[in-house]
Amino acid sequence: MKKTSTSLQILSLLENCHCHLSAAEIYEQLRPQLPAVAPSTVYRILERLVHTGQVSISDMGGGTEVYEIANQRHHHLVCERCHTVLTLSDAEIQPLFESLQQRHSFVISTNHLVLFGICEKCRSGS
Amino acid sequence: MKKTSTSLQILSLLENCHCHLSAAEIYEQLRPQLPAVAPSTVYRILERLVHTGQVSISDMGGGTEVYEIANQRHHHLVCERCHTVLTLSDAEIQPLFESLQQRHSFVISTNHLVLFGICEKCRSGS
DNA sequence: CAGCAAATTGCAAAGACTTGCAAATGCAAA
DNA sequence: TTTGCATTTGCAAGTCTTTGCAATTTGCTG
Repeated sequence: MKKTSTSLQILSLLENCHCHLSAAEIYEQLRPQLPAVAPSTVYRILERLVHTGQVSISDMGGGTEVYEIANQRHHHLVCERCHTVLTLSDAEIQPLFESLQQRHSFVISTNHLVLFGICEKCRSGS
Repeated sequence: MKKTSTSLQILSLLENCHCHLSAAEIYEQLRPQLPAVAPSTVYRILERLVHTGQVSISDMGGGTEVYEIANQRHHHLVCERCHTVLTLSDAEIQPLFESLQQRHSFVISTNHLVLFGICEKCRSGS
């Protein structure tokens, strides 16, 4: 993969953000520095970064996909009612993945699992 | 939820199919019987069926979401290379969900997990 | 079975990506 | 440094899906 200024900026944007950003948000944050960049370019760079494993893409229930730097494997529980996001360490999921991999001779590449449900606050509150 | 002829037909279509169908495929299969139905109606009915738990929606890696009747809880392993789909019984996943629910006081509603990776054949073949 | 409120639908427009293609750019060999 | 080619980009057009809104249909109630 070539190092173009646009892809480097997107990567550093994600590295510094430590949060989930949508393609549209990334595009907006990029415009001040790179006014001429096209939305399709942003989508394509993100696609490439996902493909090379530098960035993870996931549907967090917000209606559009969000991107995040892929440095530390982790997973999430997302409340469907209040949209609170709990973060799970990889250690909580890894044992399951191991056993599935062995049982089915399958190498799992999913590295950012998102599970939906209802958090404690919403459950007791309603 | 009201029982309209269109929603009943979509439900019976999914019941008889026992497979994953995209919204576009459902729309196409519906047209011979209901020529006047609008695509937006199909999307909205599917959304409702998902919301009421009668149908599950998932991204199986095919580029568009697919729908399936939600009668028996199960999960999938999808090969990213050859797109083979392995089916997992709920029993293989349920213990993890239980422990996550207890540990985080969170009720998981995700009922159709899809994990991506590489199947045995593709791994040995390449 | 008539009257109604709420749910559902069609249509058209908007939104979120995706794709084809020619021009521009990055990288490496000369 | 220059050249050559594969990769990347912008643009415009194309998909797939969602949404606003007015018209229609459905399931009560009386």
